Amino acid sequence: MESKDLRDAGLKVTLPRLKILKMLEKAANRHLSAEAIYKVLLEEGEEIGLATVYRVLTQFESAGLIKRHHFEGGNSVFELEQGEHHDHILCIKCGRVDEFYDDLIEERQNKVAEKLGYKMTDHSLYMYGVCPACNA
Amino acid sequence: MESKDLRDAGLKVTLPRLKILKMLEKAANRHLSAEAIYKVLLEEGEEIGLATVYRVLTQFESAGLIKRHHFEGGNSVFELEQGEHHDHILCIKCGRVDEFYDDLIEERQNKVAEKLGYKMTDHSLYMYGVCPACNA
DNA sequence: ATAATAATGAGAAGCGTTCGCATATTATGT
DNA sequence: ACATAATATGCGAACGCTTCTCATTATTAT
Repeated sequence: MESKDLRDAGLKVTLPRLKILKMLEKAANRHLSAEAIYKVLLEEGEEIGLATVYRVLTQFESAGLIKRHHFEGGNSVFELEQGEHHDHILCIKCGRVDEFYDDLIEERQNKVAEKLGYKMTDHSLYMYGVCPACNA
Repeated sequence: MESKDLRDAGLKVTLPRLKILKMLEKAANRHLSAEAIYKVLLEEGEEIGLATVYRVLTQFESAGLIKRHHFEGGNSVFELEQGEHHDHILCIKCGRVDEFYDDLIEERQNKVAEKLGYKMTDHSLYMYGVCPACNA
């Protein structure tokens, strides 16, 4: 039940927020831009402003409900936060996005940060290439 | 001699290009934004337009002379391409940028791409944290 | 229900970046 | 060196994404 998620996050339960949260939960594509969310809501006949979509997404991010990514050369995309951290690999031809997690990479990142004396707060690894389908 | 670098890259030798290339070679900070380059050139009394700086940087990038990075939340920065690939770790307090290279991380990235069937063309790893100086 | 509080939609504004065009600079052939 | 063709420049306007402003509307606490 989405209302509870919003209340737990300390956010008022409003129609735009419910709509956006639901869309992020049900989307076939896990990585949506603000623009994309806005367009779909319009098509579904909702009365919503683009500014609201951006505001709500930023609030969701602060509340830890979603994660924002800046993929190369594009705008920001958002995905539901569902527990475990993962990295991304993107197809430069068709835009497909795959997710992966590699223990060893994570471990080495921590080691590197430690060696350089940094207290790490965040990290992002994006890989770009041509996906299997686009190679054929 | 910078003129040769430009000619080798198939670019006409012009004053703006020479000035920008020299700045990238001599800058204390290896990572410069277009705006930063523009401002310094203005201060040095050069007659140059911001559009030219952007154009030239894009050309340099295409020619493989420099590399463009999109650090989180900021604008693009450029650094001279000097052979070996490396990754970056940034201080979120003071903006300091450190570079590192980790064989194992590179190797695992290739393995992951291979396993997912991608022909990798590029990858970027950025880490964010608080540097030693800002911890004190 | 009502009042107090916060969220919304619409459009304007912001920022970094790119474009269009008339002018100036560079490279080329003589 | 010189004229010519080709290309690059500076300027300001325009762009795309994102954030802000503010009057209106919805939500929550009383």
